[in-house]
Parts: sequence; structure tokens; C-alpha cells
Amino acid sequence: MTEFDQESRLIDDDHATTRLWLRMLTCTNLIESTLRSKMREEFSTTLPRFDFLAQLQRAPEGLSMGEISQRMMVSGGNVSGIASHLEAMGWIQRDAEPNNRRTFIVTLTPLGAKRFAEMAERHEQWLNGLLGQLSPEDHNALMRALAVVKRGISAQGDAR
Amino acid sequence: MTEFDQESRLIDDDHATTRLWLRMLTCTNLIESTLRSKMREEFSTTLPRFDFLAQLQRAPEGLSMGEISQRMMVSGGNVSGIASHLEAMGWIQRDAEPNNRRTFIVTLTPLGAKRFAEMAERHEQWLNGLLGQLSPEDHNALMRALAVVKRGISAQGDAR
DNA sequence: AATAAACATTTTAAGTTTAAAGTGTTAATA
DNA sequence: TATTAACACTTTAAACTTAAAATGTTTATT
Repeated sequence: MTEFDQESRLIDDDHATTRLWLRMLTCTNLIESTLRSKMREEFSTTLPRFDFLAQLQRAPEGLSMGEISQRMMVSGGNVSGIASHLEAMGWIQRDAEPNNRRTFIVTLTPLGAKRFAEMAERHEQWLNGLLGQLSPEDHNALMRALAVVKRGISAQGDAR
Repeated sequence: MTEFDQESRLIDDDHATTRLWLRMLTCTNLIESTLRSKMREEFSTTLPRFDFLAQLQRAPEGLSMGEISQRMMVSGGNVSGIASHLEAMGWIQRDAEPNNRRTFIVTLTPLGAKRFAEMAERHEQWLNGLLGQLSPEDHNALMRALAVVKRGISAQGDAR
């Protein structure tokens, strides 16, 4: 009986973890697809391009391609393609770094900064619509629990 | 003074929502990329294919392409491509529905079911490694808060 | 019955994504 | 100095993704 309980408890825990993961995925998918279609409708652009601009806006001194790749948590080849598009649109520029010819310094152009500001305002409004119904308690609980998740995963990476 | 406080509080709330969203994204990205690379290393397959199989495993009677599309929360065209691959590998089969020639009934083959079972076991182990460090309190807090998020977004969709 | 509307799925075009290979640059080492 | 290793980035190939168009089927309307 004890044995059985332990085993079924273990199985339940396992499934509980999977259920938690599926719920996390559902929520982010719902939010992401809402943001994607609104970004498309109102600004005829994509989420990755918006995210790319957002990284630059938070770093007015500019960022290297590698830094953008890390902050966006996507591969380097990926940011190359996005950067080419944004550069062609005149929203960013890639300037050579004098001390290191391997590196580009990517910055927003005035046009890019202007477009980004317009998008960012709406983006935040959409997000408030999607997440604003959370009570302060739920909001804090989420922030706290996600911090634990984040820390736990990073720690796991360190141990390896 | 009151006015200023209100305004800055509003701005803080806005940014708080954005911060929450970014934290959600960070966590799901971390987990997803871990699962992706492990799925690749150990089984030479991809997450979307695994997810597709998982839907079928949960529905032994089979699912239509449209149902799979809904449950995976991706476009119909998307599941078509994934299904073609899995069918070519002999892991699923698409059978005509006698009463409705528009519809396919998709089911796991015995081979597909076997492969999925192997993957699912490891998948759950990886997930326990990634999310298992959460205390029961944090786990429950997350589940609860995400349920609120999910419900809130769905309700918003209804109202429109 | 003929026509139109709604459905279920696939195909297409454009874009995103990754892993891995390729290019050129800088740093470390022998 | 010559060689090697590490770096920063881009390119490539394969897969995924979406929105929209296309195909074929069923249902509803006239």
C-alpha cells in the first residue's frame, strides 16, 4: 500500500510537471499569436523584427550582432537575416567597430526609433489587455514562481 | 503629487506587464530550446513532430487534421507538412472517413506508438529536471496564475 | 436541381528558425 | 614569425510557420 502510494504519487508528480509545461505553452502561444496578428494588422511587421528593435532601444549605445542574438535567445544566423531586412528598410544600421573588424555595432536609425516607439506603445497596450486582468497577487505569484524556474534552469546549465 | 503618483503608478503597471511577459517568454524559451536539442540528440526528431504524436496518443480513436491543428494551436497548413513527414516515416496513418470525404482520420501506427512512448518517457524526465525544483507552493501558484491568464484571454476572445 | 456558402484539407509564397559549414579576423602559442 | 585556436558573423540546407489561394466535398438556399 505504501509502495503503491509512493509510485502513484511519483507518476502524478511527473504528470503534474508535464501539465504545468503544457499550460505555460498554452498561455505563451495565446499571447504570442495575438501579438503577432496585431503587429501584422497595425504595422505590417513581425514579432521577431519588433523584438530586434526592442533590444536596440534598450541599448542606445548599440549592440553587436552576437549580443542581440544572446538577448533575443535565438541563433546568430537568425539575427543576420532579420538585420538584413531591417537595414534594407532603413530602421537600423550596422557600423564597423574600429578596434575589431569582426564586429558590427548595430543601432537604431532615427526612423527606426520613431517606428519602434509607435509599435512599443501599442504593444504595451495589447499586453495590458491580455495580462492586465491578473490581480496584483496573481501577478506577483507569477513573477516569483517564474524567477524560481529561471534560476533553477540556469543553475542546471552551470552544473554541467 | 497625487496626480504624479497615479501617473507613475500607471506607467509602472504597464512596464510591470511587459516585464511579466518577457519573463514568461524567457522561461518558455529556455525550456523549449533544452527540449528541442535533447529531442534532436537522443531521437533525431523535432518538437513539432513529438507534439503531433502526443496529440494522437491522447486520442486513441484518432483525430482529424483540423482537430490536431486546433490542439497544437498551429495553422492547418503547418500540420499538413508535419503529417506528410510522419506518414512517410510510417509513424502515423491518414485514413479516409467514410461519412465525409473531406476528412482524414489520423492515428498512430504501432511503430509510431512505440517510438512515441520512448520519447515521452524521456521528455517527462527532462521536464522534471527543468521544473522539478519548484516547491509545491510555487508549482501551485504557477498553475493557478496561468489558469487565470488563460481564462482571461479566452474571455477576451469571446467578447470580441 | 442549381447555386451559393461553408468546410476540411493541401498547396504556395514569404518569412523565421536552427545547426552546421564557411569566411574572415584576432588572440594565443610554439 | 608561423601556426593554431578562438571569435564574430554570414551563408546554407532543412524544417517549421503563417496567411492566403486552391481543391474538392458537403450543406444550405433558392
